[in-house]
Amino acid sequence: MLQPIMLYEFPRAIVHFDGDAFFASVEQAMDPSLKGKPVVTGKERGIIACASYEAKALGVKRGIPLHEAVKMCRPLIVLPSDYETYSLYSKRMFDIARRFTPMVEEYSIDEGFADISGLRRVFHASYEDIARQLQSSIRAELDITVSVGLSLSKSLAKLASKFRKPRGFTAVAGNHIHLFLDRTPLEKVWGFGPNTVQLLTKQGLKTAYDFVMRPEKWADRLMGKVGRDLWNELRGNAVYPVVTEEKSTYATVSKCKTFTSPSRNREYVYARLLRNMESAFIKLRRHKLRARVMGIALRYQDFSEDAVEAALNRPTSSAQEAVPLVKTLFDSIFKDGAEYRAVMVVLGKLEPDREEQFELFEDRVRIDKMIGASKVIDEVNGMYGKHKLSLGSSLFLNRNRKTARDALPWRKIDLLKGESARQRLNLPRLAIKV
DNA sequence: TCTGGGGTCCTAGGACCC
DNA sequence: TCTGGGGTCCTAGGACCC
Repeated sequence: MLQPIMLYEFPRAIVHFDGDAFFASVEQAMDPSLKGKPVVTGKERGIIACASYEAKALGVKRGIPLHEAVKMCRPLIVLPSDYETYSLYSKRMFDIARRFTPMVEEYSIDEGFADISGLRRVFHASYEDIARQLQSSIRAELDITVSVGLSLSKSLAKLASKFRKPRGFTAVAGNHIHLFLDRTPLEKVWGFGPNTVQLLTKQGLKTAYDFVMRPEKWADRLMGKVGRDLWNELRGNAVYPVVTEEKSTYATVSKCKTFTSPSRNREYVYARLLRNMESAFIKLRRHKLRARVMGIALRYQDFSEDAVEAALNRPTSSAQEAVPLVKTLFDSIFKDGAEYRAVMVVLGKLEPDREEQFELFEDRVRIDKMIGASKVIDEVNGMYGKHKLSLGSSLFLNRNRKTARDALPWRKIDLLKGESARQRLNLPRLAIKV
């Protein structure tokens, strides 16, 4: 016998909208000839980033290798991911939501929350009708579909939007929460990962309803703050706020890359690490940030990893400046004979990269050169492709390539103050040796 | 989901300071 | 010197999310 949890329908009204196969849908919206066909994105990585519902129906899922997907589904249309365009659609989707209320949270590129509490009078409509209008506006204007959930808290709204997909609409009013949670297995709950589900299962729980019927104190003892918050959220007592501020800056920037085949080769692993570091710094500069600390991790075949972290001499956005540190970190954890499958670089303690503040006794000339070098690297790579211009030591990676063009020797260049990238463009393959 | 890549938040415990 | 109580900051690591 289920016990009601709440009597009121909507003391608060939170909407969660979630793009249906977002990347693939955007591709289909831009090229209507793709509609109704199995489309996937992720060509550039060889792994499915997103599959259209037509492709999903044939068993194609996120994360599986392309060649496998092609086997499952013969006329599969494979496209490279076009994040610029997806971001544009994303922005327009949130703009539409903001026409209903300014209380909109951009949770990720393809999903968001809107707090429409108290807007029934304004729209002369029920909360359901308002949420449905939001859903149909997105469809009408962008030609993509979203699934929508409406309930009393973010956690409930998110569960609701997942309840029926694609193009689903699910409203869970307060007086129906108990019925809904009873049909919700633990692992569906936003915030219950594999570990928590295991823990709760051991306690004899099966559904979200079982969870909320335990006392709050019990959830708190077992899981601390997360448990307490989720307990309240699931009972329709909103504790997670809808966050309207745009997420302006990152806390960390990282770059991780699995090798095509595992390696024991010290030089190779180091070269991959260096290349990852460059990628991380490129991203850092794109966001006009600089880092105070850098960490690296080397992942072994069994997925365990060794990691170290250290402060940079001064906050920087220059990969060249970080080379000595990355070398030290690498030497401190690399084990001869061990087989590695991936390397990772994490830049942390990020801050805005405004006017550089120089401390006394710093080598101004050298620092200027490094900043200049970074600018040139970004410019050249912007025109010729990532890593065309890179640190000397990571060129080890190109030595194994077969083509004659790639076998060209790299050249050491010194950059002069004020020198532009274009003046250098006629050089074959550049490297900056530090 | 035997494992791709990029993130965030929370907590426990140590260092250090009155 | 081992004795009180209390606070802050930082770090490592776990867990989870898209």
